Amino acid sequence: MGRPRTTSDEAILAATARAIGRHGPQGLTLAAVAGQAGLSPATLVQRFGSKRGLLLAFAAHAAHTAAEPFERARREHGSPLAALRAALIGRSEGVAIPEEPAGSLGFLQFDLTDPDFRAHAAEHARRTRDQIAALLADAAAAGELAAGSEPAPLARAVQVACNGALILWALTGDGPLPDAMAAALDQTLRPYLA
Amino acid sequence: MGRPRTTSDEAILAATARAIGRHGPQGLTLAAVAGQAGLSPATLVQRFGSKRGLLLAFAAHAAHTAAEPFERARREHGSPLAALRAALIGRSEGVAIPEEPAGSLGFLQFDLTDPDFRAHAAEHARRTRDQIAALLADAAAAGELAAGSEPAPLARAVQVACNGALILWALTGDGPLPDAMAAALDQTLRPYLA
DNA sequence: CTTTAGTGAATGTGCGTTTGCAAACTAGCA
DNA sequence: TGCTAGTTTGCAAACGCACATTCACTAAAG
Repeated sequence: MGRPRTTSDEAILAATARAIGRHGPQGLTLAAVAGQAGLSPATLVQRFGSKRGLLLAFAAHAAHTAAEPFERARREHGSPLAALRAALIGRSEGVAIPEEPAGSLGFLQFDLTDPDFRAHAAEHARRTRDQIAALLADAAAAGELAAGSEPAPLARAVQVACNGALILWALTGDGPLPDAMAAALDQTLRPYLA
Repeated sequence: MGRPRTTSDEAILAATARAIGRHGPQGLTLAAVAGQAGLSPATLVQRFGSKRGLLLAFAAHAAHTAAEPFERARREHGSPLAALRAALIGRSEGVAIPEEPAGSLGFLQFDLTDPDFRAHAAEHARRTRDQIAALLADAAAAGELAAGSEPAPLARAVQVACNGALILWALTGDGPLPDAMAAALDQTLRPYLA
């Protein structure tokens, strides 16, 4: 019983992602998230206990769903390398980088001194690397990569390249982000292609 | 005439770098910088006009001196590739990553929506890439790189890899930062070594 | 004695949090 | 089909705190 919620937790977390991507570090305020979610700041506090609770919930959700774009890309693409491209660059369904600004970059907005935030960030990175490594192993098995290439260090290199391209784009902002990501990914993989 | 300053602007900017590296985004307060510099917050405002002025001066100084570690490493190393390693990893004088947390990463603490901060960040990135490209060209001329390798995209790849390694280290925090940086740099350059 | 550096205290404000209350819905009851 | 009690949601206003900024003053130099 009781009054039903007008906005689900998921929707609030999506609004949090939007607020993180839109405003900078000091613009990440309860009022901004509340505005995105169509609620009042007080309601957010009631639902998540505190601002820290809200951000922690967002970080946990982001870490927990880090594998999602990879699984979707795996379903929608035959070639493992094409799936990897789609998942990392975010053009899987024609939408350019839907949640990227709130992805790896978003974690930098948090207080990484806090062990809880750090744990979620590390889990997000670990899950992402596992997904990359799995797709690279599939690509090697499918003969898309050179025979001698080891997947583990290559997966780390791919993850490093994508994060680096994201950062550089955020700092300089020249050209579309998908282009920068694609260039970094191609440059990393080219020497190892079959 | 008049009383001489007890602390130079350079020293204050160095204290700012220390504060940026030590505390997170929300810990970057005037009191924190003042504590590092041995001054009071009011003095910082008097000297730089405002908190924004202080951070802007820091960003401009960081962008302006981005080439310094490269020039020093160039002097201290015979091989261009060794100089590149030293400059990027920061082990030039045996000190591990002296100012790295306040380098590329530090710019992410700023409000990149602000055109002034963004301009300084872009200049810092551009100068760093130019230095990398110059050292790579020297390496190619010295026969340390394969003949067919073009320096421009490789320089971008090296910059991307270093920034990515920095980010991933900040997020996960596993192992020493110099090791992660060295691994990323080696992985990027290996296919192009002579 | 003028000029500049530095500071402690006062001020204003932005923002996270608390609180009291109104709205919305269900369940039970007649 | 009404009516009421109970429960949960959402909000506006009040509160408190942290922090940037201002100001009046002292200290140190020429």
